[in-house]
Amino acid sequence: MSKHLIVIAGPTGIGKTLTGIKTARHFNTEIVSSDSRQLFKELRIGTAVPSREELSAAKHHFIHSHSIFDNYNASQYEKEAIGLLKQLFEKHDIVLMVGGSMLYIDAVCKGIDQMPDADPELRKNLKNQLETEGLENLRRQLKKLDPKYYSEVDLKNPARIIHALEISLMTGKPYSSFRSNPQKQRPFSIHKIALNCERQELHRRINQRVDKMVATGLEQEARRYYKQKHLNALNTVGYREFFAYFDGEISKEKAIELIKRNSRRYARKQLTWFRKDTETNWFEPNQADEIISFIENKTAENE
RNA sequence: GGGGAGAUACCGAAGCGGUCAAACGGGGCAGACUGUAAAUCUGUUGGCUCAGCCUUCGUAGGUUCGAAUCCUGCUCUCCCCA
Repeated sequence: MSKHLIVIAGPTGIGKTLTGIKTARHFNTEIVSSDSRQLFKELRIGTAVPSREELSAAKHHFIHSHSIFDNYNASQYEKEAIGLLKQLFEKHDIVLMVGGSMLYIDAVCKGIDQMPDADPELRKNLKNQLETEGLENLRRQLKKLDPKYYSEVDLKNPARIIHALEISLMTGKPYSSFRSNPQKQRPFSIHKIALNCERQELHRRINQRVDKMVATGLEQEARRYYKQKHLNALNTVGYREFFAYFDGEISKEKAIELIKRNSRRYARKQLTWFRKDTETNWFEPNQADEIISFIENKTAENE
């Protein structure tokens, strides 16, 4: 019997959780979340984690499984998720992966290259250099250390340049030498589904959900972690805007408005990513039945 | 009823005779992406048969070689006085 990973992706607020649960129940299987923020146990309202009822309706993994104080990243997720999937496939022929974190999904479906974690001190140092000496200075260093990558990167993107420098400096080898564009073979077949609907409707859902988050105490949740605002886990839509409000930079109304806007933009970015993946099969959020029969067909084909 | 200010592209807002399809901001749209990824960055935003052409700056006329810019009527909005 062959094994199948069903990926259910889509933009934020589209209804992945509900569709995932319905599907999981139908196939009597479990859900591996691919959401880079719902895995932090401290975060609840702003990340729209599944409710207690939803969690008990289907077994979920990678929900509230880690802490914002851990330094988590896509590579760790790859390792842990692949390990978990191995276990789950001992019990199930079909397993669901539900979530919208594009890079995390790709880490599992395609794999990412092995390289060291960035040293926090070094990163701080490089960020500092960016502030004081500017991007041009970092570019010059990269040109020297890794001319190949220098010729490929977006030279206006500090995050990319800093990361390449980190790896190059830490290992003494050019960053590009680690990049092999892997297509790792997995011991299961992968079927990708993405949810989408009319843009106007998506925006309506997103705005509405943000209002609900605010009504159920997002401000207090953000306040609780205000001191930890420098943590990467909290560089997250819904929290960063409230931090700016706490810092007195913007009004509360402005913060809420920005949360909505940034969520809309995030959704658009997700759609761009999923659209680029030609393996994506598109459905509407209310097409759970169609999705189920799609999965039945797909998994039967490979018997 | 009297006086004043104003109507600019999706929204806000510059422009005040040619170099204006119209600065700038917001919003939107599109794209890039392998360890920060809910991150970081880029492009685009009147229409088209697109290095050119066509229709736009409340509306109808007028002045001018030439108008978003000047003049007149009309409509609407805001403010002040009654």
